[in-house]
Amino acid sequence: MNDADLMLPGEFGAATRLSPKALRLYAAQGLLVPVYTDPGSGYRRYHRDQIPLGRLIGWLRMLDLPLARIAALLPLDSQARQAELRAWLAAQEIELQQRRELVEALDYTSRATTGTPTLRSRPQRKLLCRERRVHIDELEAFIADAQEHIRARLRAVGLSDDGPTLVHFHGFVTRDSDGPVEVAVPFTGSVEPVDDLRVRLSPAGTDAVLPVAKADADFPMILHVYGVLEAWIDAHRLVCVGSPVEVWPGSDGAVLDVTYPVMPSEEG
Amino acid sequence: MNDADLMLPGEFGAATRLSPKALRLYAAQGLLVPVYTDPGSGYRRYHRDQIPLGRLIGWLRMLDLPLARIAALLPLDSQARQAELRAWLAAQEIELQQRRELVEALDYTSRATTGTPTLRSRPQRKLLCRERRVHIDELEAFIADAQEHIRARLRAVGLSDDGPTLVHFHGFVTRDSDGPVEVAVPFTGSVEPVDDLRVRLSPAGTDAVLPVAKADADFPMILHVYGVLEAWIDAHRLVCVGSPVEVWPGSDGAVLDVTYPVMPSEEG
DNA sequence: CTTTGACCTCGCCCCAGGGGCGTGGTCCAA
DNA sequence: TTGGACCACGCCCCTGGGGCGAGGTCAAAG
Repeated sequence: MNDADLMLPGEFGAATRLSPKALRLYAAQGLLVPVYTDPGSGYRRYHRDQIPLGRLIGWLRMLDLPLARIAALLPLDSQARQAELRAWLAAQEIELQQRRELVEALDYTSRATTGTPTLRSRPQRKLLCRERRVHIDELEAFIADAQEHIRARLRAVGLSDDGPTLVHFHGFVTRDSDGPVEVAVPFTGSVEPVDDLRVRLSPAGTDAVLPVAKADADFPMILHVYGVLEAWIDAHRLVCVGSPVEVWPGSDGAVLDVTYPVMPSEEG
Repeated sequence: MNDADLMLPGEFGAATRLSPKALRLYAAQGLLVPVYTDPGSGYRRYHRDQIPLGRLIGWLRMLDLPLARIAALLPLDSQARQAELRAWLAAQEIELQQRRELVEALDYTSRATTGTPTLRSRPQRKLLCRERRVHIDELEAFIADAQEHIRARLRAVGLSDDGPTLVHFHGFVTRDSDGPVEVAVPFTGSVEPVDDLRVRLSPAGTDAVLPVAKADADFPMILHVYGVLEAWIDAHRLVCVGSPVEVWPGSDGAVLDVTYPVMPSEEG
């Protein structure tokens, strides 16, 4: 290793267009480690052969890739790296498309017309439930699977279910936040809890209900449905006393009903 | 103002799906200020009527809009807000398109073929220059304008220019970083500096030169041209001794030449 | 009247990717 | 030997909160 092939961060940075500060960060992260560090002074020396790597990192940073992802990309050959980058671009495209849909959904005038909310009384019922934290892309599969599981269990003990499936959103599920989701089927009779299936009592009460048409049932339009229902609740001087529940299938041929347990506000 | 219309952050957060922590941040930023703050306990009270505003903020945050931009959007009516959002989406689209181009440019096999770098000696010359920091979208206009200005000045004092326009990139100009850019025209004779036009001497030396075809002349493909030239310099055991210069028009019918002042490395 | 539990406050540390600044050490040439 | 250029390190800053811990507040319940 010829000494003339070694460079200090300034020179190396001029060759790669990376600032000394950035170089120190990359060294600390293990992305681009200088070939030699003086134990006394701490001076770092980069080898001329590291220039292409530095340039590649700078290039990938221009794409706003996080350093961790860059680190995962570096060991790949250029074919595989290119494929990863294209996949990442495709993901960005999907995200942008979702943002477009969010903006469209935000526009009240362009939304599909949802029905009018109503109040509906809810009897005390026993529910057989499964609960889990899910991310938004697992939500549909989780609901279908849990529902099937629960109904199979009810059949196995000779009971019939007692109404449509309820999906409780204890936390909100959006693109970037998961939340505890509980799939429940009401039944009459007696069942022992088994595995991760729980039995619990749902108290009687009143729900604010809004049937949702198919066109509004998907994220992000569904958020707007929640908005309409919540606005209606507020406008009628009611207060939400629990988390929202989706009822599948909904009333009057709707694919689902969105419901909130409500009570009259103190001031009525 | 009825007391029953006032809520603590927990309740207000449940109605708007904003965390108490986020609410405190929005209050501190002035986005969503509680109607009343107890001077003793610091307890904040939100009014029921603030719920729609809170929901709107949450919605806009789902789009990943920065709080500062949200603050600017809130006073607008929904028409104007929607227009701003669409404009912002369009900007995102452009950014994504640029990323696509960056990825394509990164792919060596798909690039347009550039010529082969050569060495060219550069005589000592006098330059009439204008320098400024420019962002990438002002670059083209700045070059055209400065060039015209400089040549007009040379004509005004009865001198003829002495070669193509030189654009010195003292700092690198990318999408998100401006850099000092110097537009210079070589001339023979004597000119006094005027306004922001400076006269300086460019020393003799050697340049590594790469002619650039029209297809490669735009950002981000031009970055790849720089990459090729820099790699060639490294491979020939040369070192860059200054910042790059673009020569408009280039040699052999190229729209421009990219050049770097170079010297033989010590070890030769 | 006091306890309990839920809710609230504020403050600090953390995430990414550095920029900017200040202090002090290093290296090379004149 | 003394500049001047370069370097390392550490601290504070930006965004948008999450998480945690110490301690204050408030209501209902004992």
